[in-house]
Amino acid sequence: MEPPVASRTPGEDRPLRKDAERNRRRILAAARELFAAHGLDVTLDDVARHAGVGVGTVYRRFPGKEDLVEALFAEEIDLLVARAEQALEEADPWRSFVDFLVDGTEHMACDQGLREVMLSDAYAHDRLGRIRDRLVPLTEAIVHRAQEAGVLRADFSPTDIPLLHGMIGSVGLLAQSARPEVWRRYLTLVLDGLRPRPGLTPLPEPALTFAELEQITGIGGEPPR
Amino acid sequence: MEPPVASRTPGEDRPLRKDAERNRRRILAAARELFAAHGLDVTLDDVARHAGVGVGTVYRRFPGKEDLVEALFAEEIDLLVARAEQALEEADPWRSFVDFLVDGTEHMACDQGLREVMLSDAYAHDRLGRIRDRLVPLTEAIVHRAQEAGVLRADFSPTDIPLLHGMIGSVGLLAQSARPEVWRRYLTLVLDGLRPRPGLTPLPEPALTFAELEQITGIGGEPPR
DNA sequence: TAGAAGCGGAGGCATGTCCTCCGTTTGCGT
DNA sequence: ACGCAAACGGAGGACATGCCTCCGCTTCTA
Repeated sequence: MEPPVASRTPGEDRPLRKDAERNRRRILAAARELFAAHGLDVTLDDVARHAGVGVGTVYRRFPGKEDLVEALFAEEIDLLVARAEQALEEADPWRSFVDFLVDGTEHMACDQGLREVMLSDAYAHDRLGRIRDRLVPLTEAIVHRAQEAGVLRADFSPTDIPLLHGMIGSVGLLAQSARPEVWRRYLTLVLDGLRPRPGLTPLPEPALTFAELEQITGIGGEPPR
Repeated sequence: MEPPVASRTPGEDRPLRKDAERNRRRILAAARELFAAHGLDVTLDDVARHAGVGVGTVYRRFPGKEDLVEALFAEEIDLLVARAEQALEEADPWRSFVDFLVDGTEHMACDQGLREVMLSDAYAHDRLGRIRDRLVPLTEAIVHRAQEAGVLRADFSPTDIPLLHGMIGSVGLLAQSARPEVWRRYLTLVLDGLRPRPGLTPLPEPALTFAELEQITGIGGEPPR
């Protein structure tokens, strides 16, 4: 009924053996935890130990750390995009905006690995870049809707969003050990600065252009040392 | 008139030879630049190369990186304290508060090394800790004065200051290559959220206690990996 | 001008990471 | 039940990197 195993195309993904699949999942789970807690510079040896498998097993499944990272964060970013779409469906433009900001910040605050992927230019290419691009139109839509409804200060720019994510998220990371949720305090502070009202200070610096934003998040940092 | 050179106490700091002193300054200058630009993990070999002297010279003058770091940042923090005192002399409480916030943020934004020293527990002890403590009363004074004058929201806490420094400073560091001054944009945003007015959102999380703050900045992080 | 102080940088030691290799174990089709 | 291919584990080799010493040579200074 099936062709003999030997005749399968090598590129074709035959199902893994049961134990192999189990280990693959363990590795991914361990990697997710470690990357989130310690950033991208954890060793594959660390991952193996934490997953309770041998190093060989890890290297057999994921030729390099790059593959592991990509596998993990592709799905992570998919999730972020989904949440953004969800926020856009919310009827109240301000609530939609807040949801989006909270959600992104939360990810950044809890996951050091994600922060590093977003900034590293080593992972800037591949589909990560393209997936990240799916976020841009959504961001613009959410921001513009809030501004047209008059609930968000007019000098705010869509490019401010990722910077705010990073900025407030950094507090989360910092205070993780003592008070994992304080970042919400600062997010609220910022949100109070975003509502339009008479007497707002004009912003002293123009927002980043998209080109500048790209320079920061990936392509175009200075060469190492 | 002077006792013969051989009889000098070893601990006594006799003046360095002219060339030696010149090199010492070069090393400090190079280290300041490199620490600011690349953080604390630059090599003493790097410092030597950048200063145009041999490694031996560096190690002779500063037994370990720790000494170099301490020498540099002790004076850096002195400067910060001086600026804080200066801010406190300003008549307008709000302007005093803003000056202080701007100043600290600026340092954090431009100097990656400073950020790391502030957080590292490796340098938490020694006098750095004590010097840092001189900042606490000043911070409290500035914050309370602004609140009593009714120009700063009442639920703000002195412990928020270092977190804001770090938070907004992180943007500066991030965007350094593209737009070194954007952090001012976000600082302004935050300041607009700090003025008291009807309709402020109550802050969802209590401020950090000083104990929690200490746990973050130094003593009490989790053990390495 | 002599001797002390300082200099430079090759290179040894230690650490840490990456990844391979091969003897052993495990799942699976027959 | 059996046998083989697939998968496993982890010791350890290759390599990179950082820290620091040591000693022959140079430069100050009295």
